[in-house]
Amino acid sequence: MLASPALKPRSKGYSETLNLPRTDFPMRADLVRREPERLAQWERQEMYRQIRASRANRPRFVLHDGPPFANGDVHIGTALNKILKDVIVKYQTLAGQDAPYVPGWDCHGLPIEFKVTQNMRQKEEETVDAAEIRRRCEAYARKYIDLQRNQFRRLGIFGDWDEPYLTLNKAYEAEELELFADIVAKGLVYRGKKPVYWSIPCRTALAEAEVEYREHRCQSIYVKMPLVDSPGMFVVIWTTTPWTLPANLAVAYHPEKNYSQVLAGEETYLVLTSLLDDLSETFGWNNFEIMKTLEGSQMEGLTYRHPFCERTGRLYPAKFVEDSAGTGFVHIAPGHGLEDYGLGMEQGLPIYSPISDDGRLATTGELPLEEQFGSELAGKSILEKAGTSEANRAVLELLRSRDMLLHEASYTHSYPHCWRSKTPVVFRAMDQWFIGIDRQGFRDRALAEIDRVDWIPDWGKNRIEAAVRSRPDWCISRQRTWGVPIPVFYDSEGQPILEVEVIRNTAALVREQGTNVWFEWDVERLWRRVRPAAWSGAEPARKSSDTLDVWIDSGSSSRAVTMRNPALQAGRDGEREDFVADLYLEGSDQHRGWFQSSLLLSLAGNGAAPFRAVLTHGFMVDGEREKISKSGAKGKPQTAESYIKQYGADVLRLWVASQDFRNDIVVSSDRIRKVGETYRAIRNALRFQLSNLFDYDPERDRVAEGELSRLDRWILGRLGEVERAVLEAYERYEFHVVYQKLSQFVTVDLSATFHDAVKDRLYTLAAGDPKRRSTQTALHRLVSRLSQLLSPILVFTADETWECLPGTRATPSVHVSRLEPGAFRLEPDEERQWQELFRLRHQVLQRLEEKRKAGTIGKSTEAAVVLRTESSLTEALAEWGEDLREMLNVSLVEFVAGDDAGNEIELNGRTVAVDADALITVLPSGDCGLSKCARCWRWEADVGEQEAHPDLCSRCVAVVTA
RNA sequence: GGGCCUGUAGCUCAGCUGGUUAGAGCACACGCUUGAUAAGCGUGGGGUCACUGGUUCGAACCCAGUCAGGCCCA
Repeated sequence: MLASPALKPRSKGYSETLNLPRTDFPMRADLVRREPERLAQWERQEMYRQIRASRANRPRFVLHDGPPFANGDVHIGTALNKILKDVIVKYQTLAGQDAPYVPGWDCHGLPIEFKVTQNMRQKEEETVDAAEIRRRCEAYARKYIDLQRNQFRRLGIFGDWDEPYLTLNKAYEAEELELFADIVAKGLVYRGKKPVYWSIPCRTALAEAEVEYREHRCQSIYVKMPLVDSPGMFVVIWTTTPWTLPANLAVAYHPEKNYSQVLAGEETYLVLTSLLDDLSETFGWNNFEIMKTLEGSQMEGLTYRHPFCERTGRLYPAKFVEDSAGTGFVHIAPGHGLEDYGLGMEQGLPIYSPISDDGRLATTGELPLEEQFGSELAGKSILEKAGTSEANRAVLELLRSRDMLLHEASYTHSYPHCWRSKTPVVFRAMDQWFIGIDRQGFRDRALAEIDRVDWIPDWGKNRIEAAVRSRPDWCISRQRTWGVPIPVFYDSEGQPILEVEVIRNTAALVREQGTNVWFEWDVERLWRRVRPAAWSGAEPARKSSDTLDVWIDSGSSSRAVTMRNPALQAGRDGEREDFVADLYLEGSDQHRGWFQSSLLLSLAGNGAAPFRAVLTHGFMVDGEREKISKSGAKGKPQTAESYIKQYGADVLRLWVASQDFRNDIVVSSDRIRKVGETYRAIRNALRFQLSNLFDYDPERDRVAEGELSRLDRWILGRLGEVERAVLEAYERYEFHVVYQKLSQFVTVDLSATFHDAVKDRLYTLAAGDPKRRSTQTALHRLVSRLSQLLSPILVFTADETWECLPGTRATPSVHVSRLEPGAFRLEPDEERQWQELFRLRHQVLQRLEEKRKAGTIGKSTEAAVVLRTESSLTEALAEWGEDLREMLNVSLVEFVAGDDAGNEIELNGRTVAVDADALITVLPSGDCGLSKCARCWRWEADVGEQEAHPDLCSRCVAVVTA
């Protein structure tokens, strides 16, 4: 049956007569090694400049970059953010827009200052002056900017890397101060005393964003407050911060809840009725008697003696008093808590905060000295070590000695901690600068602006709205060194000099010299320079040492960057407000961060939001869908670089694109590796297409659209559908849809179907055969279009593909190319026939597989297929001839009428049995009078008809002898 | 504790305003091929749509609650 090896025709000779694929486009991408080479090439070509030039006078699309903090390696989450931005910028460019990208860095702030001062402490350097600390901070920031810039570039992100915006640039700082002056001029800035989060080790007030909640074990105490007019009777308060008791000025009760007067032992106590059971157990009251029940309102006007200071306080009603914990009476220290502060302001109490900057108890001028605490407490530190502090111990000691401590226990709860020093923060009233959110209807105007912006996803609007609605006044001063100074002076009375003209003059000075001048020059010199010409107010005695909140820095970027950088200015449309960007794109945490600070500052300065649309992405979680910590406590830190070194930037970018980034994003090496499989599938398909275009010159060989073969029309029709879906997905920022559509098109339509069907004609027909050229025309269109559609994501591979395209191209890089609209569409009739074909094809493939399992055939060309026509559609397919044979990839397709009763038919002079019941009969090719052609490997009836070529079919003979 | 959001095959995603046995691709298994070959093709198995109730003739889709997770607050 089988020919012996000696007789087997030598196919080697014929393969040289075939148009076998060839290409320089390697199968193995070797991205890790080769991407940097392409990067260097782009560098030489000044690709970003070229792209911008190619889009001169086109409508602009401005994506304004949110500045990452200039500290550490690029985290995988930051890489995701930048990649998403780059995909958008590249897509907009592809669509023909001028889409500039100016990256930025946030340079000031506590983390850098903390590192720098920590280093100095470790080296036991003597106290260095502020200007020197700032110089070191700048050096530190610049070091990481360089580091991160290289890492971002390595990701294939195009942008103005030579001139990024830095919040430490002189011009930036000057604009920021100008904006500050505007806000001051509008009367939004005021000075006030307010409890702020205070970090003792860092000696600074902290922003809301700078505290993190952690479980904290503290001392929970119940304290007796003796009532003045009722000897032996006490209200009982509960606190977890004993050190705030010296600052106690009042006690709050709930006006609408009931209280019980309880006799236990010798003494009488007042507590909330609903908590009595719990409390009696806690206090170990075995025998107690409820004397009577009081309504909350009956507490009004009661006064108590401070448990250890020589003063009295009053009881006040407050709705915030809880009935689920505590005693129903709340210890109020207006200088040490937000609710306490609110009540204190309402009742006209002093905002008393007897704490020094270094966290020690210290008397103040707020109360007469004799009413304050004594020497037992003075100077005691409140900084906790191992769950307690000097001050807490001293307060407890004092309470015990006066028999005012009812009960003591330890208690664990979630408590704010300093994000850097990880120590519990304290609430402390201080003089600070604020932006009054409710001044001049500012909050309402902000809410109105929020309504005008397009928030994507739409629930983002709920978030920022809630954040703006509920936010307190913005504390904008920091007692830090590494930041933009607040240009304020103080006179000899300590009264602040906050003057718009002074601020503007300072801004002008900063534009020349940078902000370090504020720290380097003494008061006299500074004042000489910035003093308003017609100054008649008090002369300054000292300059402010406060800096602006870093959220003012980054939040000023629409003013300092979008509005000032000519590259980001309005395009031809001229309707764009010069400070409004088309898009901001950051993680969803920025609803309370940068989006909000940018919105508020732009509104204050320019009267409108700085963005038209705001897109947010979720956060990275690990394989168990739990958050991954930036410090890498749970394994090694997740740096972008570690993934690039393993997979290359294109695979990482493809992975980013594959994720629905609006939700949490699960990152694991394994998942990225899996996306690498998809990458290979795409790459191989591109390679197949390129390799079959080795002898194709589009100018010479292109086949007109109307002359394309049926298969080619079909695949271009599919390409058109996919292209429309892909472009729509890009427009909607749904890159995972782009990924799905393109990867499935590549695997299903191209690799498994089209490429497979078209091999025979590509390889075996004469090079210039119109049918072959038709398919090459389709392949050329496919590969160039795919290269473009992929280019926002696979930046390196798409460009490499573009380079390998035959023929001269208008543009040297896919990234400069423009996607011309105009996708091919099939006629409805044609479309229906194709649907029918695929239905039929699937059934045929199932039958073939059965035969294969039975060992009757191997590859499908070893089979012939007999089909019964069952409908007009199948009949239409009968007209397809060679096209149908190629799509089924069998050696022969024969149709018999559906009602043909016979179950035997003639094929090439052989009688073969046809399954009477089935629509499809599969037969081995050899049984149907066919033999295998040594050149094209198809089974044909006419093999050997030409004597000169006994092992060839006549089709091949014609090609070989041509 | 509050606000916002998420939970569909091992993985990544579809599933339109509730309507026949929940769909793709990848991965997996088993074959085929060796002229895309550190490739390619075929067939196949795999989901009580987080869980529990409810509304409805009918729910992955609507409602309530629970659980798990995320972001932001307290």
